[in-house]
Amino acid sequence: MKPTIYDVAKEAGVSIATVSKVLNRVGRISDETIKRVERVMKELQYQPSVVASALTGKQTYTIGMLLPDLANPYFAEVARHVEDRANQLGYSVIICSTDNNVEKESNYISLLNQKSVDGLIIATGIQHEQTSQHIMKQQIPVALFARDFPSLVVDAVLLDDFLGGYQATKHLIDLGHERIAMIAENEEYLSAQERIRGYCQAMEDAGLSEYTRRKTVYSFTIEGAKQNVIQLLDSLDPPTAIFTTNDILAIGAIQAAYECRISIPDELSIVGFDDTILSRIVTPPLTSVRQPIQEMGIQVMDLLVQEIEQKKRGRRKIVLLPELIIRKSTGKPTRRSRAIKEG
Amino acid sequence: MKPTIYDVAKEAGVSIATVSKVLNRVGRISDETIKRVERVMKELQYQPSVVASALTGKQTYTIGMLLPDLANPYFAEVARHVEDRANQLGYSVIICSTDNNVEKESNYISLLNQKSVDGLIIATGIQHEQTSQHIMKQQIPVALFARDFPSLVVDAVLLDDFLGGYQATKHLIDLGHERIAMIAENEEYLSAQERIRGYCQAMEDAGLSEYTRRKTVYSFTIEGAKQNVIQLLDSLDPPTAIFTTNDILAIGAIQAAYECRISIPDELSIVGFDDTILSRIVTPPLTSVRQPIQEMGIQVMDLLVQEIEQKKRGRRKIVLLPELIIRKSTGKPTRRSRAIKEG
DNA sequence: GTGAAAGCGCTAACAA
DNA sequence: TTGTTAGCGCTTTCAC
Repeated sequence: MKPTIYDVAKEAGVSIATVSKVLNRVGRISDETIKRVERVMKELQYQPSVVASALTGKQTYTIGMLLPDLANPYFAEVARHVEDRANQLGYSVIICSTDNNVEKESNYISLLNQKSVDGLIIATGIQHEQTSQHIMKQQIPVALFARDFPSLVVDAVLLDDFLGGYQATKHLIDLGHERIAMIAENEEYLSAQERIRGYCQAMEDAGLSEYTRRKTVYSFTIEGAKQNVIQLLDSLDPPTAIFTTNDILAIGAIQAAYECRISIPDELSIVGFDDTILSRIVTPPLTSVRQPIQEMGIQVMDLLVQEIEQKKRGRRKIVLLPELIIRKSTGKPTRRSRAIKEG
Repeated sequence: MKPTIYDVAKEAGVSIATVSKVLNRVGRISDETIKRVERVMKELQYQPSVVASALTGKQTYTIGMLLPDLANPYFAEVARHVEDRANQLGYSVIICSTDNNVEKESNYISLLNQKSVDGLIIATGIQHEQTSQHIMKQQIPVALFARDFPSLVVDAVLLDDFLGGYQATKHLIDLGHERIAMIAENEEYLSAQERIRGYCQAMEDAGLSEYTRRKTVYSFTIEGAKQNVIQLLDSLDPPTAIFTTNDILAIGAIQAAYECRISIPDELSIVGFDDTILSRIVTPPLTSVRQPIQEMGIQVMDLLVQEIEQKKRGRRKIVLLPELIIRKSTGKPTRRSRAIKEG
């Protein structure tokens, strides 16, 4: 059996109270006793049970993290950074992939509650009223990652998605593009909406909004985006550039271009969003709007831990700024690509 | 405060023992009482504390999973499938990225032990003697994922890596390639060694091993692989095909070809390994040796749970078979690519 | 400085 | 069929 606090106490010739005190560095214990107890703990390879300590009102030092799908490279990266920060702060994280499914969300929240996690990080997508109700009921600290549930009084770390959309589009406009189409993911996401808004604003500021009205498409998968882009490229006034609200859709656009034998960036420029590992892997490397994922992971974990340890409920919002990473998928529109219009 | 078993007992007019019994469906309780207790539990929204129940000798229904890096798409996918299966079986999983660092491994193992996890899944890379010692000390069920630590008496789910390497290389040989180079990751990994062995065997079986001796290169990163491939392509008898021991390295090879303006698969065929999401995303889509990751995740979790619940230590090995997924990155060698030799 | 003892929420004999 | 009670390993008053 694993040694308990009793074993240590007996071996060191003190009471368990004393052992507990040296363990937690509280109360006043003589240096001598501390030394002795610590030596015994080492000898016995004693590891205090966090289960037992949690039962007496202390924390479990475990948090839950809800996200749509861990297999998605973006969320994997998010999880990695959150985990790193958690580990630095002495916490472990239980990761839960919800597939944006209300029922799974609910089940996971109950489960995590039964396990007495100290807090929750929520990066799951759609705002389910039911889920947020469920969360409020459990009196557990929560921090939101890159989402805002207006109905919840909780801390959140956000990205300025509007700015990201604007930057991406502005970059294309500055290069000289005028026919800039957009492929967007699910409109329900607040962050997607903001990215779209950024795109629209940039187009409007440049007096180009007429084009956007006809060339905005929604897709959810690589394949969907690919098909949509093939159609776009096949239309009468095909775009010379495309802005997509995430890297996955951008990949679809790249594949479409490849299939149509349209070269990137010579005939078509593409800008993605999120700057996931995918953007560095595709050919050509993708220009993408970078989220400071690591920084966001640190911030969200810090917010949560502050809530947990200082027990102060918050509605703090931390908004971080995106950064456009320019790679090889964007360039000036060439005569050839412009020519398509007249052709 | 959250309701406890006492609240339920009081409200239902029974003892806590009775509540506990209906909770765990043990003993003989009248239907009537069961109904009443269950109604009260619902009314109070009672959730039994797994912390308390774990303290009385029951399980925590939480397992730990050690892997090198969650941000790596391959491991993210592995983690997702393991998590899914765990959830089905009533377990949660704490994911720990070790970066293949001995110290981190040790720390995580201690931590998980303090948290009384029911078991460990280890997918971390290098076989640290220290780590395995550490594991054996804690008397905790362990299952290995795609690794084998010969020094540990534990269950493992493995891939037939040798076969995978053989299949990939055979595919290239069957297409007519003779100058097939290999880019391998760290030789220390047993699985990498096996993949290499498969490649060598296939080359030997085809009487081609002379070439392999000169064209085997080791890289760890995309960039490293890229540089290595650029050199290979620049040599006197450049390969017409390349086998890489993982998809990441294959991506490096693709980028090298792109940079050297060598077209794939016309002038150069490439086969990757793992069939991660990356293989479907690059252009052209990558021919790759598929690991049945989902099946492996299910199996490893099942092995672990059997160990946990039936408390039987095992040394069972389950070996699953790889499958070559042929995409667009491989084709027959053309006259042009052959010509390079004479050129 | 140190220890005795109560209690955290639950389980599992053992009684009744 | 139901209840009493002694732990599980630890923390935390409160005495000494």
